[in-house]
Amino acid sequence: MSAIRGARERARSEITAAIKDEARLQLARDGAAKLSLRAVARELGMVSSALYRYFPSRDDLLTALIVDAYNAVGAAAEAALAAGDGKAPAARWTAVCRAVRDWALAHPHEYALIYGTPVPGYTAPLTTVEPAGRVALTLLSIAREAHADGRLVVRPVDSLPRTVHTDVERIAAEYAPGLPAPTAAALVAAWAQLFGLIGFELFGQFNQVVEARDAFFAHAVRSLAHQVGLAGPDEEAAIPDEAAAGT
Amino acid sequence: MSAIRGARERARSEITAAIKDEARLQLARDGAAKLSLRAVARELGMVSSALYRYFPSRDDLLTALIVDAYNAVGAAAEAALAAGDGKAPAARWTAVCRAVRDWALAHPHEYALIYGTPVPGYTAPLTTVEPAGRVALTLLSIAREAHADGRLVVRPVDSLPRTVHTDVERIAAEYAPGLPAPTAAALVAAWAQLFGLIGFELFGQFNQVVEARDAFFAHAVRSLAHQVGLAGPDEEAAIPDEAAAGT
DNA sequence: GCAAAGCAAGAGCAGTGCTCTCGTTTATGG
DNA sequence: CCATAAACGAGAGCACTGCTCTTGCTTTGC
Repeated sequence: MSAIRGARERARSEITAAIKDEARLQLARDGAAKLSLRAVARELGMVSSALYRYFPSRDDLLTALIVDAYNAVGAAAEAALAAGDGKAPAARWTAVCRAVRDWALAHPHEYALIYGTPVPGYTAPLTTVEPAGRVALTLLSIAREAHADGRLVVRPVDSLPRTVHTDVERIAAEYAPGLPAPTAAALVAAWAQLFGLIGFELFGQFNQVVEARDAFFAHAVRSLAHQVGLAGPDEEAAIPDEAAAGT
Repeated sequence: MSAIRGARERARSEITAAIKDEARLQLARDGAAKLSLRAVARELGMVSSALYRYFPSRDDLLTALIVDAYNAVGAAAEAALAAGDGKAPAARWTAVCRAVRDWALAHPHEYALIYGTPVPGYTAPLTTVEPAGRVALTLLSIAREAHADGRLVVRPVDSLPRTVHTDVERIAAEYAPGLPAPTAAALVAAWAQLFGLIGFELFGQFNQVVEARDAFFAHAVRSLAHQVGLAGPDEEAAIPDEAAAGT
Protein backbone atom coordinates (compact mmCIF):
# COMPACT_ATOMS: atom_id res chain seq x y z
CA MET A 1 0.00 0.00 0.00
CA SER A 2 2.96 2.28 -0.44
CA ALA A 3 4.07 2.72 -4.01
CA ILE A 4 1.99 4.64 -6.48
CA ARG A 5 0.73 1.87 -8.65
CA GLY A 6 -0.71 4.12 -11.28
CA ALA A 7 -3.01 6.97 -11.99
CA ARG A 8 -6.06 4.78 -11.82
CA GLU A 9 -5.40 3.38 -8.39
CA ARG A 10 -4.54 6.77 -7.04
CA ALA A 11 -7.72 8.22 -8.46
CA ARG A 12 -9.64 5.34 -6.99
CA SER A 13 -8.36 5.89 -3.48
CA GLU A 14 -8.90 9.62 -3.80
CA ILE A 15 -12.48 9.20 -4.94
CA THR A 16 -13.11 6.63 -2.24
CA ALA A 17 -11.88 9.10 0.32
CA ALA A 18 -13.97 11.87 -1.17
CA ILE A 19 -17.06 9.70 -0.98
CA LYS A 20 -16.39 8.87 2.63
CA ASP A 21 -15.76 12.50 3.46
CA GLU A 22 -18.97 13.66 1.90
CA ALA A 23 -20.84 10.79 3.49
CA ARG A 24 -19.40 11.66 6.88
CA LEU A 25 -20.50 15.23 6.32
CA GLN A 26 -24.06 14.19 5.62
CA LEU A 27 -23.93 11.75 8.50
CA ALA A 28 -22.91 14.50 10.89
CA ARG A 29 -25.59 16.77 9.52
CA ASP A 30 -28.61 14.51 9.13
CA GLY A 31 -27.79 11.23 10.84
CA ALA A 32 -27.22 7.75 9.57
CA ALA A 33 -30.80 7.05 8.60
CA LYS A 34 -30.91 9.94 6.18
CA LEU A 35 -27.60 9.21 4.57
CA SER A 36 -28.40 8.93 0.88
CA LEU A 37 -26.13 7.42 -1.72
CA ARG A 38 -27.71 9.56 -4.36
CA ALA A 39 -27.20 12.71 -2.37
CA VAL A 40 -23.56 11.88 -1.82
CA ALA A 41 -23.08 11.18 -5.51
CA ARG A 42 -24.95 14.33 -6.44
CA GLU A 43 -22.78 16.42 -4.19
CA LEU A 44 -19.70 14.89 -5.73
CA GLY A 45 -20.88 15.60 -9.25
CA MET A 46 -21.22 12.00 -10.19
CA VAL A 47 -24.17 9.83 -10.98
CA SER A 48 -25.43 7.47 -8.34
CA SER A 49 -24.60 4.29 -10.16
CA ALA A 50 -20.97 5.32 -10.41
CA LEU A 51 -20.75 5.24 -6.67
CA TYR A 52 -21.37 1.52 -6.68
CA ARG A 53 -17.94 1.06 -8.22
CA TYR A 54 -16.51 2.09 -4.88
CA PHE A 55 -18.99 0.78 -2.36
CA PRO A 56 -21.06 -2.23 -3.31
CA SER A 57 -23.96 -1.07 -1.19
CA ARG A 58 -25.14 1.56 1.23
CA ASP A 59 -24.37 -0.76 4.11
CA ASP A 60 -20.78 -1.05 2.98
CA LEU A 61 -20.44 2.70 2.99
CA LEU A 62 -21.90 2.76 6.48
CA THR A 63 -19.51 0.04 7.56
CA ALA A 64 -16.60 2.15 6.41
CA LEU A 65 -17.92 5.07 8.41
CA ILE A 66 -18.43 2.82 11.42
CA VAL A 67 -14.84 1.66 11.30
CA ASP A 68 -13.68 5.25 11.02
CA ALA A 69 -15.85 6.28 13.94
CA TYR A 70 -14.57 3.47 16.14
CA ASN A 71 -11.04 4.43 15.26
CA ALA A 72 -11.72 8.09 15.95
CA VAL A 73 -13.16 7.54 19.40
CA GLY A 74 -10.50 4.93 20.09
CA ALA A 75 -7.77 7.34 19.09
CA ALA A 76 -9.30 10.02 21.30
CA ALA A 77 -9.27 7.63 24.23
CA GLU A 78 -5.72 6.53 23.58
CA ALA A 79 -4.56 10.10 23.25
CA ALA A 80 -6.11 10.97 26.58
CA LEU A 81 -4.40 7.99 28.13
CA ALA A 82 -1.05 8.97 26.70
CA ALA A 83 -1.50 12.56 27.80
CA GLY A 84 -2.06 11.48 31.36
CA ASP A 85 1.06 9.36 31.50
CA GLY A 86 2.49 9.20 34.97
CA LYS A 87 -0.59 10.47 36.69
CA ALA A 88 -2.63 8.51 39.17
CA PRO A 89 -4.72 5.72 37.74
CA ALA A 90 -7.96 7.38 38.79
CA ALA A 91 -6.96 10.57 37.02
CA ARG A 92 -6.12 8.67 33.85
CA TRP A 93 -9.44 6.88 34.09
CA THR A 94 -11.41 10.07 34.30
CA ALA A 95 -9.35 11.60 31.52
CA VAL A 96 -10.10 8.73 29.17
CA CYS A 97 -13.78 8.71 30.07
CA ARG A 98 -13.96 12.42 29.55
CA ALA A 99 -12.25 12.11 26.19
CA VAL A 100 -14.78 9.55 25.06
CA ARG A 101 -17.65 11.74 26.22
CA ASP A 102 -16.18 14.81 24.56
CA TRP A 103 -15.83 12.94 21.33
CA ALA A 104 -19.40 11.74 21.62
CA LEU A 105 -20.72 15.23 22.24
CA ALA A 106 -18.73 16.55 19.30
CA HIS A 107 -19.85 13.77 16.97
CA PRO A 108 -23.28 12.74 18.15
CA HIS A 109 -24.39 11.07 14.95
CA GLU A 110 -21.19 9.13 14.58
CA TYR A 111 -21.49 8.08 18.19
CA ALA A 112 -25.05 6.99 17.57
CA LEU A 113 -23.85 5.05 14.57
CA ILE A 114 -21.54 2.88 16.64
CA TYR A 115 -23.09 2.85 20.10
CA GLY A 116 -26.73 3.43 19.28
CA THR A 117 -29.14 1.12 17.59
CA PRO A 118 -27.44 -1.06 15.04
CA VAL A 119 -28.87 -0.55 11.57
CA PRO A 120 -31.75 -2.92 10.79
CA GLY A 121 -30.63 -6.27 9.51
CA TYR A 122 -27.06 -5.27 9.80
CA THR A 123 -24.52 -7.47 11.52
CA ALA A 124 -21.12 -5.93 12.08
CA PRO A 125 -18.47 -7.43 9.84
CA LEU A 126 -15.27 -8.68 11.43
CA THR A 127 -13.39 -5.62 10.24
CA THR A 128 -15.16 -3.62 12.91
CA VAL A 129 -14.30 -5.72 15.94
CA GLU A 130 -10.71 -4.63 16.26
CA PRO A 131 -11.38 -0.87 16.06
CA ALA A 132 -14.39 -1.40 18.30
CA GLY A 133 -12.14 -2.74 21.01
CA ARG A 134 -9.81 0.21 21.27
CA VAL A 135 -11.70 2.14 23.93
CA ALA A 136 -12.22 -0.97 26.00
CA LEU A 137 -8.55 -1.88 25.74
CA THR A 138 -7.57 1.63 26.73
CA LEU A 139 -9.64 1.38 29.88
CA LEU A 140 -8.28 -2.07 30.51
CA SER A 141 -4.72 -0.91 30.19
CA ILE A 142 -5.28 1.62 32.96
CA ALA A 143 -6.24 -1.16 35.32
CA ARG A 144 -3.41 -3.34 34.06
CA GLU A 145 -0.78 -0.70 34.69
CA ALA A 146 -2.29 0.24 38.03
CA HIS A 147 -2.15 -3.38 39.00
CA ALA A 148 1.45 -3.68 37.87
CA ASP A 149 2.34 -0.63 39.93
CA GLY A 150 0.57 -1.99 42.95
CA ARG A 151 -1.86 0.90 42.88
CA LEU A 152 -4.91 -1.16 42.28
CA VAL A 153 -7.34 -1.55 45.14
CA VAL A 154 -8.72 -5.03 44.89
CA ARG A 155 -11.73 -5.01 47.09
CA PRO A 156 -13.34 -8.13 48.37
CA VAL A 157 -16.22 -8.54 46.00
CA ASP A 158 -19.13 -10.63 47.05
CA SER A 159 -18.25 -13.81 45.33
CA LEU A 160 -18.08 -13.65 41.57
CA PRO A 161 -20.29 -16.22 39.83
CA ARG A 162 -18.16 -18.91 38.29
CA THR A 163 -19.34 -18.38 34.74
CA VAL A 164 -18.51 -14.71 34.99
CA HIS A 165 -15.18 -15.65 36.47
CA THR A 166 -14.25 -17.71 33.43
CA ASP A 167 -15.41 -14.94 31.09
CA VAL A 168 -13.30 -12.25 32.70
CA GLU A 169 -10.38 -14.60 33.25
CA ARG A 170 -10.29 -15.24 29.53
CA ILE A 171 -10.22 -11.52 28.85
CA ALA A 172 -7.65 -10.85 31.53
CA ALA A 173 -5.44 -13.67 30.32
CA GLU A 174 -5.37 -12.22 26.84
CA TYR A 175 -5.03 -8.53 27.54
CA ALA A 176 -4.01 -8.06 31.14
CA PRO A 177 -2.38 -11.15 32.59
CA GLY A 178 -2.57 -11.28 36.33
CA LEU A 179 -5.42 -8.86 36.68
CA PRO A 180 -7.70 -10.09 39.44
CA ALA A 181 -10.98 -11.43 38.18
CA PRO A 182 -13.16 -9.20 40.36
CA THR A 183 -11.36 -6.18 38.98
CA ALA A 184 -11.79 -7.40 35.45
CA ALA A 185 -15.48 -7.98 36.03
CA ALA A 186 -15.91 -4.56 37.56
CA LEU A 187 -14.05 -3.09 34.61
CA VAL A 188 -16.29 -4.68 32.02
CA ALA A 189 -19.32 -3.46 33.91
CA ALA A 190 -17.87 0.03 34.25
CA TRP A 191 -17.10 0.00 30.54
CA ALA A 192 -20.72 -0.68 29.66
CA GLN A 193 -21.97 1.72 32.30
CA LEU A 194 -19.80 4.51 30.97
CA PHE A 195 -21.61 4.29 27.67
CA GLY A 196 -24.90 4.20 29.48
CA LEU A 197 -24.08 7.56 30.99
CA ILE A 198 -22.94 9.03 27.70
CA GLY A 199 -25.85 7.60 25.78
CA PHE A 200 -28.41 8.92 28.21
CA GLU A 201 -26.94 12.37 28.04
CA LEU A 202 -26.64 12.33 24.28
CA PHE A 203 -29.99 10.81 23.49
CA GLY A 204 -31.96 13.16 25.68
CA GLN A 205 -32.80 10.91 28.60
CA PHE A 206 -31.23 13.40 30.96
CA ASN A 207 -33.38 16.26 29.70
CA GLN A 208 -35.12 17.91 32.62
CA VAL A 209 -33.37 15.49 34.93
CA VAL A 210 -29.69 16.26 34.96
CA GLU A 211 -28.76 19.77 33.98
CA ALA A 212 -25.21 19.96 35.32
CA ARG A 213 -24.00 17.50 32.73
CA ASP A 214 -20.28 18.03 33.14
CA ALA A 215 -20.28 17.85 36.89
CA PHE A 216 -22.58 14.88 36.98
CA PHE A 217 -20.51 12.98 34.50
CA ALA A 218 -17.34 13.74 36.40
CA HIS A 219 -18.95 12.59 39.60
CA ALA A 220 -20.30 9.39 38.09
CA VAL A 221 -17.01 8.58 36.41
CA ARG A 222 -15.16 9.07 39.66
CA SER A 223 -17.54 6.61 41.19
CA LEU A 224 -16.87 4.17 38.36
CA ALA A 225 -13.14 4.45 38.92
CA HIS A 226 -13.70 3.65 42.55
CA GLN A 227 -15.82 0.69 41.63
CA VAL A 228 -13.00 -0.68 39.51
CA GLY A 229 -10.51 -0.07 42.27
CA LEU A 230 -8.64 2.81 40.72
CA ALA A 231 -9.22 5.25 43.54
CA GLY A 232 -6.06 7.19 44.17
CA PRO A 233 -4.43 6.79 47.58
CA ASP A 234 -5.38 10.33 48.52
CA GLU A 235 -9.10 9.91 48.07
CA GLU A 236 -9.23 6.31 49.11
CA ALA A 237 -9.37 7.00 52.84
CA ALA A 238 -12.95 8.14 52.65
CA ILE A 239 -14.63 4.83 52.26
CA PRO A 240 -13.92 2.03 54.66
CA ASP A 241 -16.98 0.02 53.83
CA GLU A 242 -18.51 -2.23 56.38
CA ALA A 243 -16.46 -5.31 55.90
CA ALA A 244 -19.34 -7.61 55.25
CA ALA A 245 -17.91 -10.06 52.84
CA GLY A 246 -15.57 -12.89 52.44
CA THR A 247 -14.94 -14.74 49.25
CA MET B 1 -63.22 7.70 27.09
CA SER B 2 -65.98 5.52 28.48
CA ALA B 3 -69.26 5.69 26.62
CA ILE B 4 -69.67 4.33 23.14
CA ARG B 5 -70.18 7.48 21.18
CA GLY B 6 -71.13 5.73 18.01
CA ALA B 7 -70.22 3.21 15.39
CA ARG B 8 -67.85 5.57 13.71
CA GLU B 9 -65.80 6.35 16.77
CA ARG B 10 -65.63 2.73 17.74
CA ALA B 11 -64.48 1.80 14.27
CA ARG B 12 -61.91 4.52 14.44
CA SER B 13 -60.38 3.32 17.66
CA GLU B 14 -60.44 -0.25 16.43
CA ILE B 15 -58.69 0.62 13.21
CA THR B 16 -56.20 2.78 15.06
CA ALA B 17 -55.43 -0.17 17.29
CA ALA B 18 -55.14 -2.49 14.32
CA ILE B 19 -52.69 -0.15 12.67
CA LYS B 20 -50.59 0.04 15.79
CA ASP B 21 -50.68 -3.72 16.20
CA GLU B 22 -49.57 -4.35 12.66
CA ALA B 23 -46.94 -1.65 12.96
CA ARG B 24 -45.67 -3.18 16.18
CA LEU B 25 -45.48 -6.50 14.41
CA GLN B 26 -43.35 -5.08 11.63
CA LEU B 27 -41.32 -3.15 14.15
CA ALA B 28 -40.54 -6.31 16.06
CA ARG B 29 -39.69 -8.13 12.87
CA ASP B 30 -37.66 -5.60 10.90
CA GLY B 31 -36.86 -2.72 13.19
CA ALA B 32 -37.96 0.86 13.27
CA ALA B 33 -36.03 1.99 10.22
CA LYS B 34 -37.81 -0.47 7.97
CA LEU B 35 -41.27 0.26 9.28
CA SER B 36 -43.26 1.19 6.20
CA LEU B 37 -46.61 2.90 6.22
CA ARG B 38 -47.44 1.35 2.89
CA ALA B 39 -46.58 -2.11 4.11
CA VAL B 40 -48.75 -1.66 7.17
CA ALA B 41 -51.62 -0.42 5.06
CA ARG B 42 -51.13 -3.23 2.55
CA GLU B 43 -51.24 -5.83 5.28
CA LEU B 44 -54.44 -4.31 6.62
CA GLY B 45 -56.05 -4.33 3.21
CA MET B 46 -56.29 -0.61 2.94
CA VAL B 47 -54.61 1.87 0.71
CA SER B 48 -51.70 3.86 2.05
CA SER B 49 -53.39 7.23 1.90
CA ALA B 50 -56.22 5.99 4.10
CA LEU B 51 -53.75 5.44 6.87
CA TYR B 52 -53.11 9.14 7.09
CA ARG B 53 -56.60 9.60 8.48
CA TYR B 54 -55.37 7.91 11.64
CA PHE B 55 -51.74 8.99 11.86
CA PRO B 56 -50.76 12.27 10.24
CA SER B 57 -47.27 11.01 9.50
CA ARG B 58 -44.90 8.13 9.94
CA ASP B 59 -43.30 9.89 12.85
CA ASP B 60 -46.62 10.10 14.62
CA LEU B 61 -47.10 6.39 14.25
CA LEU B 62 -43.63 5.88 15.65
CA THR B 63 -44.42 8.20 18.52
CA ALA B 64 -47.44 6.12 19.38
CA LEU B 65 -45.29 3.02 19.37
CA ILE B 66 -42.70 4.78 21.50
CA VAL B 67 -45.28 5.70 24.10
CA ASP B 68 -46.55 2.12 24.10
CA ALA B 69 -43.03 0.79 24.48
CA TYR B 70 -42.26 3.10 27.37
CA ASN B 71 -45.46 2.06 29.04
CA ALA B 72 -44.75 -1.61 28.43
CA VAL B 73 -41.30 -1.54 29.97
CA GLY B 74 -42.55 0.74 32.71
CA ALA B 75 -45.38 -1.65 33.49
CA ALA B 76 -42.93 -4.55 33.56
CA ALA B 77 -40.77 -2.69 36.04
CA GLU B 78 -43.70 -1.74 38.21
CA ALA B 79 -45.01 -5.27 38.18
CA ALA B 80 -41.64 -6.57 39.31
CA LEU B 81 -41.62 -4.02 42.07
CA ALA B 82 -45.08 -4.97 43.21
CA ALA B 83 -44.26 -8.66 43.09
CA GLY B 84 -41.31 -8.13 45.39
CA ASP B 85 -43.33 -6.27 47.96
CA GLY B 86 -41.98 -6.77 51.43
CA LYS B 87 -38.65 -8.13 50.30
CA ALA B 88 -35.35 -6.48 50.99
CA PRO B 89 -34.61 -3.33 48.97
CA ALA B 90 -31.69 -4.92 47.21
CA ALA B 91 -33.83 -7.85 46.15
CA ARG B 92 -36.48 -5.51 44.81
CA TRP B 93 -33.80 -3.56 42.97
CA THR B 94 -32.45 -6.61 41.23
CA ALA B 95 -35.95 -7.79 40.45
CA VAL B 96 -36.84 -4.53 38.74
CA CYS B 97 -33.56 -4.43 36.83
CA ARG B 98 -34.04 -7.97 35.74
CA ALA B 99 -37.57 -7.22 34.60
CA VAL B 100 -36.35 -4.34 32.48
CA ARG B 101 -33.64 -6.50 30.95
CA ASP B 102 -36.05 -9.34 30.30
CA TRP B 103 -38.41 -6.99 28.57
CA ALA B 104 -35.57 -5.61 26.50
CA LEU B 105 -34.41 -9.07 25.45
CA ALA B 106 -37.96 -10.01 24.55
CA HIS B 107 -38.58 -6.81 22.60
CA PRO B 108 -35.20 -5.75 21.22
CA HIS B 109 -36.52 -3.51 18.48
CA GLU B 110 -38.95 -1.75 20.75
CA TYR B 111 -36.17 -1.30 23.26
CA ALA B 112 -33.97 0.12 20.54
CA LEU B 113 -36.77 2.44 19.59
CA ILE B 114 -36.86 4.07 22.99
CA TYR B 115 -33.36 3.63 24.34
CA GLY B 116 -31.34 3.45 21.16
CA THR B 117 -30.61 6.16 18.67
CA PRO B 118 -33.48 8.60 18.41
CA VAL B 119 -34.94 8.69 14.94
CA PRO B 120 -33.34 11.29 12.69
CA GLY B 121 -34.67 14.79 13.14
CA TYR B 122 -37.09 13.55 15.69
CA THR B 123 -37.57 15.27 19.01
CA ALA B 124 -39.73 13.48 21.49
CA PRO B 125 -43.09 15.16 22.03
CA LEU B 126 -44.20 15.90 25.55
CA THR B 127 -46.57 12.95 25.54
CA THR B 128 -43.59 10.66 25.85
CA VAL B 129 -41.94 12.15 28.92
CA GLU B 130 -44.40 10.80 31.45
CA PRO B 131 -44.30 7.18 30.23
CA ALA B 132 -40.55 7.53 29.83
CA GLY B 133 -40.20 8.23 33.51
CA ARG B 134 -41.94 5.15 34.81
CA VAL B 135 -38.86 2.94 35.05
CA ALA B 136 -36.85 5.69 36.67
CA LEU B 137 -39.60 6.38 39.17
CA THR B 138 -39.86 2.71 39.96
CA LEU B 139 -36.18 2.56 40.77
CA LEU B 140 -36.48 5.76 42.73
CA SER B 141 -39.35 4.44 44.77
CA ILE B 142 -37.22 1.53 45.92
CA ALA B 143 -34.71 3.93 47.36
CA ARG B 144 -37.46 6.09 48.78
CA GLU B 145 -39.11 3.22 50.62
CA ALA B 146 -35.78 1.83 51.77
CA HIS B 147 -34.96 5.22 53.15
CA ALA B 148 -38.32 5.46 54.88
CA ASP B 149 -37.73 2.07 56.44
CA GLY B 150 -34.27 3.04 57.57
CA ARG B 151 -32.79 0.33 55.38
CA LEU B 152 -30.84 2.67 53.17
CA VAL B 153 -27.10 2.72 53.60
CA VAL B 154 -26.07 6.31 53.04
CA ARG B 155 -22.39 6.18 52.45
CA PRO B 156 -20.17 9.19 52.74
CA VAL B 157 -19.67 10.17 49.15
CA ASP B 158 -16.65 12.18 48.25
CA SER B 159 -18.14 15.59 48.04
CA LEU B 160 -20.97 15.99 45.63
CA PRO B 161 -20.48 18.94 43.27
CA ARG B 162 -22.90 21.68 44.15
CA THR B 163 -24.55 21.85 40.75
CA VAL B 164 -25.20 18.14 40.89
CA HIS B 165 -26.52 18.58 44.39
CA THR B 166 -29.15 21.06 43.24
CA ASP B 167 -30.11 18.79 40.34
CA VAL B 168 -30.71 15.76 42.47
CA GLU B 169 -32.28 17.77 45.27
CA ARG B 170 -34.86 18.99 42.81
CA ILE B 171 -35.63 15.44 41.78
CA ALA B 172 -35.69 14.16 45.33
CA ALA B 173 -37.91 17.01 46.48
CA GLU B 174 -40.46 16.14 43.84
CA TYR B 175 -40.47 12.37 43.94
CA ALA B 176 -38.75 11.26 47.12
CA PRO B 177 -38.70 13.95 49.76
CA GLY B 178 -35.96 13.49 52.29
CA LEU B 179 -33.86 11.21 50.15
CA PRO B 180 -30.21 12.12 50.73
CA ALA B 181 -28.62 13.88 47.79
CA PRO B 182 -25.71 11.45 47.46
CA THR B 183 -28.15 8.60 47.22
CA ALA B 184 -30.21 10.42 44.66
CA ALA B 185 -27.10 11.14 42.61
CA ALA B 186 -25.99 7.54 42.83
CA LEU B 187 -29.44 6.47 41.79
CA VAL B 188 -29.51 8.61 38.68
CA ALA B 189 -26.11 7.31 37.71
CA ALA B 190 -27.16 3.73 38.38
CA TRP B 191 -30.26 4.31 36.31
CA ALA B 192 -28.21 5.36 33.30
CA GLN B 193 -25.66 2.66 33.89
CA LEU B 194 -28.33 0.00 34.00
CA PHE B 195 -29.29 0.87 30.46
CA GLY B 196 -25.65 0.86 29.49
CA LEU B 197 -25.43 -2.74 30.56
CA ILE B 198 -28.63 -3.71 28.78
CA GLY B 199 -27.76 -1.79 25.65
CA PHE B 200 -24.33 -3.32 25.37
CA GLU B 201 -25.74 -6.78 25.72
CA LEU B 202 -28.54 -6.14 23.28
CA PHE B 203 -26.58 -4.30 20.65
CA GLY B 204 -23.80 -6.83 20.45
CA GLN B 205 -21.05 -5.03 22.28
CA PHE B 206 -20.69 -8.00 24.63
CA ASN B 207 -20.22 -10.44 21.78
CA GLN B 208 -17.06 -12.42 22.34
CA VAL B 209 -16.56 -10.56 25.60
CA VAL B 210 -19.25 -11.58 28.03
CA GLU B 211 -20.84 -14.94 27.40
CA ALA B 212 -22.47 -15.55 30.76
CA ARG B 213 -24.97 -12.79 30.19
CA ASP B 214 -27.40 -13.65 32.96
CA ALA B 215 -24.78 -14.09 35.63
CA PHE B 216 -22.87 -11.02 34.59
CA PHE B 217 -25.95 -8.88 34.59
CA ALA B 218 -26.97 -10.17 38.00
CA HIS B 219 -23.51 -9.44 39.31
CA ALA B 220 -23.39 -5.96 37.86
CA VAL B 221 -26.85 -5.10 39.07
CA ARG B 222 -26.00 -6.26 42.57
CA SER B 223 -23.05 -3.94 42.41
CA LEU B 224 -25.32 -1.11 41.30
CA ALA B 225 -27.61 -1.73 44.23
CA HIS B 226 -24.65 -1.57 46.52
CA GLN B 227 -23.55 1.66 44.91
CA VAL B 228 -26.95 3.19 45.58
CA GLY B 229 -26.88 1.97 49.15
CA LEU B 230 -29.52 -0.71 48.89
CA ALA B 231 -27.36 -3.58 50.05
CA GLY B 232 -29.37 -5.11 52.83
CA PRO B 233 -27.37 -6.84 55.50
CA ASP B 234 -29.29 -10.03 54.89
CA GLU B 235 -28.98 -9.78 51.15
CA GLU B 236 -25.24 -9.54 51.27
CA ALA B 237 -24.73 -13.23 51.79
CA ALA B 238 -27.21 -14.47 49.24
CA ILE B 239 -25.22 -15.51 46.24
CA PRO B 240 -26.43 -18.10 43.75
CA ASP B 241 -23.13 -19.95 43.86
CA GLU B 242 -22.95 -20.74 47.51
CA ALA B 243 -26.43 -21.51 48.68
CA ALA B 244 -26.37 -19.48 51.80
CA ALA B 245 -29.37 -18.61 53.84
CA GLY B 246 -31.30 -15.90 52.07
CA THR B 247 -34.13 -13.79 53.38
C1' DG C 1 -83.61 16.01 5.52
C1' DC C 2 -79.49 18.12 4.59
C1' DA C 3 -75.13 20.18 5.15
C1' DA C 4 -70.80 19.10 7.20
C1' DA C 5 -67.45 16.25 8.53
C1' DG C 6 -65.07 11.79 8.23
C1' DC C 7 -63.55 8.40 5.27
C1' DA C 8 -61.40 5.09 1.47
C1' DA C 9 -59.49 5.04 -2.90
C1' DG C 10 -56.61 6.33 -6.62
C1' DA C 11 -53.32 9.08 -9.09
C1' DG C 12 -49.29 11.45 -8.70
C1' DC C 13 -44.78 13.70 -7.01
C1' DA C 14 -40.23 13.47 -5.44
C1' DG C 15 -37.19 10.74 -3.48
C1' DT C 16 -34.65 6.19 -2.34
C1' DG C 17 -31.34 1.73 -3.12
C1' DC C 18 -29.95 -0.93 -6.60
C1' DT C 19 -29.33 -3.30 -11.38
C1' DC C 20 -28.30 -3.42 -16.11
C1' DT C 21 -26.55 -1.85 -20.35
C1' DC C 22 -23.62 0.82 -23.23
C1' DG C 23 -19.74 3.35 -24.75
C1' DT C 24 -15.18 4.87 -23.06
C1' DT C 25 -10.78 4.80 -20.72
C1' DT C 26 -7.02 2.52 -18.61
C1' DA C 27 -3.77 -1.20 -17.67
C1' DT C 28 -1.53 -5.38 -18.98
C1' DG C 29 0.44 -9.28 -21.54
C1' DG C 30 1.79 -11.27 -25.89
C1' DC D 1 2.73 -1.88 -30.47
C1' DC D 2 -1.45 -3.49 -30.15
C1' DA D 3 -5.28 -6.42 -28.66
C1' DT D 4 -7.79 -7.96 -24.77
C1' DA D 5 -9.60 -7.55 -20.30
C1' DA D 6 -10.73 -4.91 -16.56
C1' DA D 7 -12.37 -0.75 -14.55
C1' DC D 8 -15.16 3.16 -15.15
C1' DG D 9 -18.98 6.94 -15.80
C1' DA D 10 -23.41 7.82 -17.54
C1' DG D 11 -28.09 6.83 -18.19
C1' DA D 12 -32.38 4.34 -18.08
C1' DG D 13 -35.22 1.71 -15.37
C1' DC D 14 -37.39 -1.13 -11.41
C1' DA D 15 -39.56 -1.47 -7.14
C1' DC D 16 -40.09 0.85 -3.27
C1' DT D 17 -40.83 4.83 0.13
C1' DG D 18 -43.53 9.09 2.58
C1' DC D 19 -46.78 12.20 1.49
C1' DT D 20 -50.43 15.25 -1.02
C1' DC D 21 -54.46 16.10 -3.55
C1' DT D 22 -58.74 15.13 -5.66
C1' DT D 23 -62.87 12.41 -6.12
C1' DG D 24 -66.69 10.23 -4.65
C1' DC D 25 -69.22 7.87 -0.67
C1' DT D 26 -70.99 7.34 4.14
C1' DT D 27 -71.88 8.65 8.66
C1' DT D 28 -73.00 12.22 11.91
C1' DG D 29 -75.27 16.10 13.99
C1' DC D 30 -78.28 19.97 13.68
